[in-house]
Amino acid sequence: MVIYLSNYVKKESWIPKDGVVLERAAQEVVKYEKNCYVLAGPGAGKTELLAQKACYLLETNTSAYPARILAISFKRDAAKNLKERVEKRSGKEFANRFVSLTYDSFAKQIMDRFRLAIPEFYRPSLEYEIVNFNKRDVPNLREEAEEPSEENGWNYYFDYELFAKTYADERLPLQVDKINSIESWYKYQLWKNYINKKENSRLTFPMISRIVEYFFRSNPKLLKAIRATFSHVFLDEFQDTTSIQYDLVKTIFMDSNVSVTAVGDLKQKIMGWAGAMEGVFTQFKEDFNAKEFEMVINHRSAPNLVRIQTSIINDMMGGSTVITPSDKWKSEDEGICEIWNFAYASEEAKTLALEIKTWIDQEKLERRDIGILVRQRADMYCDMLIDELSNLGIHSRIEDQWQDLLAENFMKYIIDVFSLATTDRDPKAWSSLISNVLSLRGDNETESYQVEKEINSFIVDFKKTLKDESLKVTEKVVEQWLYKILTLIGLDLIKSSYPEYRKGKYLERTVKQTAEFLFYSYEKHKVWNKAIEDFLGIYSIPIMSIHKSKGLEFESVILLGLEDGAFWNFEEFPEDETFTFFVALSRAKTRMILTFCQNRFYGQEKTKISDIYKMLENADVEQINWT
DNA sequence: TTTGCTAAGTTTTTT
DNA sequence: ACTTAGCAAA
Repeated sequence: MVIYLSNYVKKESWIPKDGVVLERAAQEVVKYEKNCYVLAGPGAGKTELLAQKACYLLETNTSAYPARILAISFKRDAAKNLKERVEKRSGKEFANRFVSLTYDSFAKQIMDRFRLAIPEFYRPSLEYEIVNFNKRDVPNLREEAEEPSEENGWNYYFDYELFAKTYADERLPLQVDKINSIESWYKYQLWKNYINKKENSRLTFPMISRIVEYFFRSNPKLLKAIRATFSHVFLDEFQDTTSIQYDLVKTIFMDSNVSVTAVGDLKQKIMGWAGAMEGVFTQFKEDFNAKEFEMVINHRSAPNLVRIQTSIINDMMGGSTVITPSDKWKSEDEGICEIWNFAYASEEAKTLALEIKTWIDQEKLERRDIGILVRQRADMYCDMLIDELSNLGIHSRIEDQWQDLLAENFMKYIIDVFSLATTDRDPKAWSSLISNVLSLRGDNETESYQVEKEINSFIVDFKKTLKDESLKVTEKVVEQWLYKILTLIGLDLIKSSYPEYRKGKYLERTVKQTAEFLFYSYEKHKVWNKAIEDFLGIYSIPIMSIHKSKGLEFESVILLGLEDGAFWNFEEFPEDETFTFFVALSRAKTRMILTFCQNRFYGQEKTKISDIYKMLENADVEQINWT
């Protein structure tokens, strides 16, 4: 026991890991023991704060062994990223007690585990299908469901869109005695049919969250158990929490000994249209008696960009917030932000492509240091630019499909094996592969030598296979290789370790897509080491929607199309759209180019989004006319 | 097959 | 505000 205790650090002597410097508020949050929330703008280091707090709690045993810390994010890559940071900072031993999940996988795992304890009407079959339910599915539901009796005199028609948005808005159980409208009738029919009609239930993620919330509310024993499992809970991107997700968190953790820390940014609430809850921080403050903290340093952007962002923040939110850039910059003037006006899209594409070329050639920017952002339809907005870049020998790609695929949990094994088989020496890939495989297999040190031998001999063989020119490479062949790699690592182990691969055909589908993309890259280069780099996108400039860019940063950012046409929704949702613009603006470290083009698809104006241009003008952002 | 109209989608996550 | 899918008429 003495040995064990010596592993812990005293609270007062703990310092942030890896030389990270935390601002005052962040230091307080790390050590604050009760419920709290942190408001922090772009580049403040919200993820880093959570990672450091996790390290502190684990290393000082404030989260007392064997309690766990639960971190909930929206996206898988955010959850993965946070977990990896804690692993890197505190080591795998401590990080084992740090559980980082998305809302959906958290709820699903609980539902799967306690399925039999769920009240019968809401209990899904052992095998079930996860589906979406949107307005297009309402007619199908009406088809398969019982029709209400005509005597009710209800309107036959109702708002499908509203129905699809609100079917899971209320807590379970359904109020069976209050079925008094066509909507309530079909809501009941939806649950009844989706859970019980077919042999395998069909469930949506909102349904799963509702079931789990109901389950804990009606099971005091299991509620007590989960509250004893987790000492602390972190909630990331809290401004985008939906009411269903909030309800789940509230039922499980409110008025318990579990300490909840929520982080987010009101100015980055861009998911309102998808159900993000209005005023969620205020509600949380009330319900959880949470203390407010605010972070005021921007570690990302250069001083001049921070100045512009701050001016815009104060125009958007009212008030007079002061945000300070990090002290690593040499001068106050560092950082460029300009609006570039064009008459024609072809001109815009040519000019931008040439400019990007000088960034790469003269400033030695890597492809990945550049981000091209659009409000929507990256393919349409960027096709000319992609061509012009390609003419200059610069590859760019729309990241959407790659982003998801590369974040898959099995991908690290595949990439490491391919890297090792296509290079003479890659110690980094080797050590990460071995340590990942060992930890997957339960960290049995004595097995280590055996594992290394096994993997090495596979790679020697695989190297030969990849070099074999008589072999005709097809997509099918690549898929077989992928399965060979996964089998070497342990296919069953992968399936059981990552819950998303446990059921259904998800793993098969994803492996197939990986094969397709890898093959596509191979066809382009005909050499495997190039193909892998192409697959990873190392030599491609990333193009994506602003929404997808959230949480990312680039040295230079181009927002293509700051125009009425791209922000067509502005009049209806001026706040959300302005926040969306702000997210784009705040991705840049040193340079931000905003483009406007008079003739893109059709004539463009900046009148409907004039508020955005006014804010830029207030911040003294210059306009440059290229034509 | 072409045309012409209407309604839906544009921004997203999750297995 | 405009594109696109789907369907019916020509």
